[in-house]
Amino acid sequence: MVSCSGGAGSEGGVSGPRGIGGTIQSLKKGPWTAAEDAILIEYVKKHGEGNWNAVQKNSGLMRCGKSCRLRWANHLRPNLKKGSFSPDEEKIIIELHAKLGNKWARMAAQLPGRTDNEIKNYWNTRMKRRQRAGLPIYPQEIQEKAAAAFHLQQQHQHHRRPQNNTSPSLSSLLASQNPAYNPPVSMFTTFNYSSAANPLQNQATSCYSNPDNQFQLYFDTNNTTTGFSLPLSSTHPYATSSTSMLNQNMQTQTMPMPSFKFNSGNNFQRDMSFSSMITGASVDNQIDFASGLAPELPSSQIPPQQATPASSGSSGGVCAMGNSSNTNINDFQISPKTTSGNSGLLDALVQESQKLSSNEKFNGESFSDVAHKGKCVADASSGEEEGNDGVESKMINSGREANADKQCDERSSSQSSIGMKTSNQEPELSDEMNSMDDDLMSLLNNFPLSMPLPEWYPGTSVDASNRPPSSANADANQQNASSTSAASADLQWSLGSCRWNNMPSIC
DNA sequence: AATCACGTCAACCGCTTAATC
DNA sequence: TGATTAAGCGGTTGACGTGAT
Repeated sequence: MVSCSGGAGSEGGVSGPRGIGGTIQSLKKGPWTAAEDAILIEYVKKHGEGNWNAVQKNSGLMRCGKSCRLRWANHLRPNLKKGSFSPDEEKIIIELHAKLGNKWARMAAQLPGRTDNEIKNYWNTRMKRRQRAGLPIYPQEIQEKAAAAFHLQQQHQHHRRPQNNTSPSLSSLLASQNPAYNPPVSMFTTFNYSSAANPLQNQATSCYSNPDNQFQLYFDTNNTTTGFSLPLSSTHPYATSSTSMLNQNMQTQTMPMPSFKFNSGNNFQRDMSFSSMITGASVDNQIDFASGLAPELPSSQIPPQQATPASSGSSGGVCAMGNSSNTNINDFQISPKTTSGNSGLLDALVQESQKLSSNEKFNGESFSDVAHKGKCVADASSGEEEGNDGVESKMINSGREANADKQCDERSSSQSSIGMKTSNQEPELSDEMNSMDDDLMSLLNNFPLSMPLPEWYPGTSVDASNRPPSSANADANQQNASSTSAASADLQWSLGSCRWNNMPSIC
């Protein structure tokens, strides 16, 4: 494969044929000149697009095919729009990003005349601006739209399919609000989980999630957007190591990550941040189950004490798996070999969980064991847990009541578990989710149950000041962004706990 | 006027995916 | 079916312009 990368050529400079013999020819790099543009345009006129590697041979242009293609695609091809984005375009970009994440090319396909590079640059600068201004990543408008549309559609579905526990895709919601927006496919999957945001209300909360896990939206049954923006994907801009903005955004704009709780019936409370699993956040080849957020920090932003997963867990982070015992969070330093991307993370998780499950400090009971032992274990759990702590009990009760209308077997169905599918999902999405189901089931089959609870977690003895900064910020932002502002900080922090059979889909 | 910080943009780079043999 | 090649994609970098100090 011909490659432009590496090797000679320097600093935007021109490096022509080298050596007298001319045996080594390096390609020019850096900005294109008008003359080069003209050559390329002429070439494309003659030969058409494609076969870019032939450009150099046939035209004498000292540019690699890759470079030619980029130049053509981004600057020379006809019908390119130049100039700043119109308000409509900006709106579409935001909506598309909410749906697709950093799929710039796919976004560009929805914006005629715009290139992926343009959109990417726009988004990144926009993110910087919003970060600096302390604004949410996605405007309130987008959230409200989705919430409103969700309400309508939910009502509609309730009449038509009262048993259907699924929610409309955000893309369809957005489309319903914006006729100009015509997404290629519905990319959202949905799930519901019992809300612990406000145990007093016992309201079911729905959550949107797109298959890339780039963000999620939470709604309670009053159609209040109770939470928003949950970057979960390693490919998401806010989850990239180089994009430092992610941290502030996550900390200031996001809800606490949803966690799911496992009740084994023997005094174990398993609560772990699903997002912390998904974000994976391989930094220094470590997965931090405990922090969720900290691993995404660029190294320069990671406080020394948070630089390692173990320590970050105790000092901050969204949520951590754990029980209510005094087990030290440091017991859960997990350092699998990872790859970027969810699947790699899952592999690593499975791998590591296998190790951990064989460790004698765990009781050896796996998630799936629990799952199979009692589908209704949460409902069946007795007061022995309630002595544990009030908050967690409330959370459990909240979920219990919120799901009172559902049967146990219904909740334990594949649809209500990880990778829940909707009946109208696109095949490709279903495939992805099937695959993810397998991965996750493998994970669950091997995952140890005995997890330490971070000190800041509600119900533990540590005061709220030890909670991660993100929670405080999220609380503050939550009050701005939703009508659930009355909820206490602790209660908000506990939002998202859900039972295993109602946990968020990852797909 | 010099310097710095910041924003914008174009291009590069490495990786993945698709197509072809 | 596997290897090779081409194309595409997304993250990152660096140059340049502009405004503030």
